[in-house]
Amino acid sequence: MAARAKLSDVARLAGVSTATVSRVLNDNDRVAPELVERVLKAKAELGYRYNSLARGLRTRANAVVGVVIPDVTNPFFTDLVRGIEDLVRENGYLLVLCNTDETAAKEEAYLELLVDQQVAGLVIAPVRSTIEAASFDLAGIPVVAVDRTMNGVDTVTLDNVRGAIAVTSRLLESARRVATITGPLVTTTGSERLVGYRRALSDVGIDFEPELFVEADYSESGGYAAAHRLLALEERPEAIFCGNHAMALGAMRAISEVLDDPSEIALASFEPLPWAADPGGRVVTLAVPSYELGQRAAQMLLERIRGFEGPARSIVVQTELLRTPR
Amino acid sequence: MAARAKLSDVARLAGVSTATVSRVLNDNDRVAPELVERVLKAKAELGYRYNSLARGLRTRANAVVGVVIPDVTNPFFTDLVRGIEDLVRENGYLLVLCNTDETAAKEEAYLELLVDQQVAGLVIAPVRSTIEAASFDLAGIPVVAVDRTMNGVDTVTLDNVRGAIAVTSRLLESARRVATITGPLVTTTGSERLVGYRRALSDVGIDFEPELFVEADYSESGGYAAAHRLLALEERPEAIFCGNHAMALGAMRAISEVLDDPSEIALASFEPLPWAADPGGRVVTLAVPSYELGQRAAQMLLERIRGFEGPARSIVVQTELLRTPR
DNA sequence: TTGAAAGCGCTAACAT
DNA sequence: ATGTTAGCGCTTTCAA
Repeated sequence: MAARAKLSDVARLAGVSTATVSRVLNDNDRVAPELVERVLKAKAELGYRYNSLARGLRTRANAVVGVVIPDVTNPFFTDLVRGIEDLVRENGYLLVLCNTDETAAKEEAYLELLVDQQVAGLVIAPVRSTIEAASFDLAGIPVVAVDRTMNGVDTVTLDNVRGAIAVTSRLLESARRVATITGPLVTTTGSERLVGYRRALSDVGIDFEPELFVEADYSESGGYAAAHRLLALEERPEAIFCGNHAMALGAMRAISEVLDDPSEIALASFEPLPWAADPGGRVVTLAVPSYELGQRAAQMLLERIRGFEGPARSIVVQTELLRTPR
Repeated sequence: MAARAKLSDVARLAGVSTATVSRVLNDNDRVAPELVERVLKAKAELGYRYNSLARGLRTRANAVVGVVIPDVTNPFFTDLVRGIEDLVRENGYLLVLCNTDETAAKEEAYLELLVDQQVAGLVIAPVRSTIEAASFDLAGIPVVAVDRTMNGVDTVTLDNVRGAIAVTSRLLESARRVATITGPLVTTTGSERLVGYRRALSDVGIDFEPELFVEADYSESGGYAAAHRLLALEERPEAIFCGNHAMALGAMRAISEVLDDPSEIALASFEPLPWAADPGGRVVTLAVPSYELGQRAAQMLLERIRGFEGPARSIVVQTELLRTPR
């Protein structure tokens, strides 16, 4: 393991100054073709790789993009991250993935670490929508909020209200007593999907019944517990709309424990379910373009990193009803 | 967004030298308690946070640990990563997650980026077991291989042979024609699980039939295609042992397309399946302690980072049969 | 025990 | 067009 060659080694071997080498490597200014060649050759010969810490120290920006999401095990987020990753990597950035587990404390800790690392930018699906860019002193680091909004920064979100209306309305076609299990209402996805649910009810003249609404935490076990609560009601719901995929799976488990024929209760999920969990396609779900969401967010972030200074923009992406319960 | 305070700002405010501040912050040497207090106060007042790039440049090590895995969407790996993350974060390191998508080219690209970042250490589940630490010049960066082995570095793996024997033997209790869909044989998990499968067969005096073995790529679609191939055989298998969870789900989908009664073919998976995919618990699987695997790997890595120099160690973790087909 | 000063490897003025 | 040089913010000798 020979000591790693540095810029000055390349310069010496090529018989030029370090500045010239730096120029060649960053293809900024024009350098005489002959020198370019010599530098490139020396670089190859020494197997030179630049030290990104040194570069980052100098340029005050590390070629790293941070991604902060609440749950790496949720396919919605893994797809979304893939969307970010693909675009960001093409542009020479490394992606740092941080998992907040839906807890504010972890989120804060990660944000500090990322700022310490001088990351070039940040994509975040914040634990609480009330979080503000200024509040943790992002020190001029561009931020894009994805899936969940945040004040003062670019955002890419789903049209949660419309999506929830679509899903709930579908359930209402064959049921009257429709319950909902939402994510935390401090998240925009949680509260907006609840709004959609309520609007769908009122559209068909049904009153909102508090007992048919349970706030959970987007986890499988949360959905499971919430569903059990709904199933224990005097008058059982005929259908349950779950705010995400994990809670729908939890609800499914609870239902199959309580009912002999689980199909008696119609189920819906804002996010799609894996085929194996619902081979019959009975569960009403939305097609959510998570990969695209990630790409859009990455796109906006790259623009900011490159210096775009305009006011905060926001993109709302539509979903569409995916499966039809028969 | 005030400019970020730096070490010299803290030093000035505290009326000491930068060296003293540095000492206080790294609690290395002994500094007079009074000075310590002054420094800490100044630090708090300015909201000082160190610049890890500058520190890394100086100490030639970034407080970042890289984790390179083939598939972030696989629950086995996400749990494993959680095991690494928890331990590593407790020790002040940031975790960089890289997804190789089971392709050698991406893996190589990420490894270079990580080396450029001067990461303190690396945990990797390599795409090919033939990869060697030296081959990509890890420049003295500690490496631990997890799940899949690699030459010359610490490794933490599952006992793939025994696990595969256990699963296959269970299938053989009620079937004679047992097929297998393995992962890529260039991975140790792929080849070792195949070895276990063959050994279980020979243990009960059944010859290995090449047509009952298909090599796939650990993906859902790979398992799906492989299963279709097996189902198209003149003489269909009575059971299929899949090398991982995704392929088992794919196989399940294929089976349900071809057979009216999917339960005619017994299914097994090396990795456990989500409850929703197999509510009846019919699929034979192993409990794989992925979180623990991650913790062990992180443990070894931290030891190496702290300077442990001994020869490469290897830990083999046992699995156990999880569900019983009834 | 504390401070002064020399770099870590790179980029970006400023000269030439 | 190329080279010289001064830092980026930190840690770590070396002196005091």
